[in-house]
Amino acid sequence: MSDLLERLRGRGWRMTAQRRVVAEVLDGDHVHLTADEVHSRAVAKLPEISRATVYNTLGELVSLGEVLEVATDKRAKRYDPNAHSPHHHLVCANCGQIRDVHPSGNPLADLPDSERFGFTVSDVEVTYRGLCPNCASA
Amino acid sequence: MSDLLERLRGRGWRMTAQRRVVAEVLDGDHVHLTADEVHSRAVAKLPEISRATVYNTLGELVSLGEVLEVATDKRAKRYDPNAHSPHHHLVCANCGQIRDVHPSGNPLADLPDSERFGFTVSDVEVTYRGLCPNCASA
DNA sequence: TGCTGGACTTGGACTGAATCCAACTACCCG
DNA sequence: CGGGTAGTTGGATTCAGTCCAAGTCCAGCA
Repeated sequence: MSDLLERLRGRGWRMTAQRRVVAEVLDGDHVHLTADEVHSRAVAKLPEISRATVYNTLGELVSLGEVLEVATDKRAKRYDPNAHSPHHHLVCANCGQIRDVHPSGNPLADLPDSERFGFTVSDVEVTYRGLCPNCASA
Repeated sequence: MSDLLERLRGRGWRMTAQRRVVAEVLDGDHVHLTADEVHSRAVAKLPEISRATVYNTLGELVSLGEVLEVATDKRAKRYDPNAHSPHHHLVCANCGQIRDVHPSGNPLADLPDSERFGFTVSDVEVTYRGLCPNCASA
């Protein structure tokens, strides 16, 4: 939980109230929040925090690999605090909710060299789409 | 090629000059264009076509399943005319270029029921990320 | 403990993508 | 060929995200 804060301090971060709040919000629920949702939850704890700061902090967390950016095709990017256990996503095509899933195979291994076009492939991202029980029955 | 136009007519579309032009643009090169690129190519063939119409038409093509929407995490959505042969995407993290790839496994099969949370899963989308030869050497 | 340099934050303006909407146009059926 | 209606227009609007110059305040050092 606050090992996140530890890790950040260890990386030479200045620990400011704003950064702490953003980290807390992400650590809180394990849902996939949009930047704006992160912002409004952060505002609840620290009213003066600005949107720009939330974006900055999220960007920094992402480039430190502490948080994952998830771009489903919905409007806004979502942020996934669960960056340390590899997993993929199942998203509802209707309401946009996201769940973490852990499929069995390793898709990276399924991409033969002949299909790599000289790219250095470093990462795969798998998104399953469908309808959640709620939207399916509606 | 113009079986696309045929199919559309068959689905009860009014065939207008604008729609024809958008369909032609997509059918032309097999690259992954952004909506704006589609628009500017369309303008070259039919100067009065408006952005709104391009968006409308693309949206309709997508919901008919004739064209795929690809949301990498870059700025704009891209449209993939190659909707009838299942394939996945390899995207360069630096310059954003996209290539179609055909991995061997079937990731849908890799998702056990216990990981489906009651969703009716209808589709998988796999995105490989890395650097293209060009960006890797830079 | 108190100072100070530079990392952080602020908020408002700005950009780029996409959507909305009300007036207009033109396809297609009879 | 005339009318009803699907389709189009373009300008305004929304929405996510970025930029920037000015101000703030953290951390390391004396």
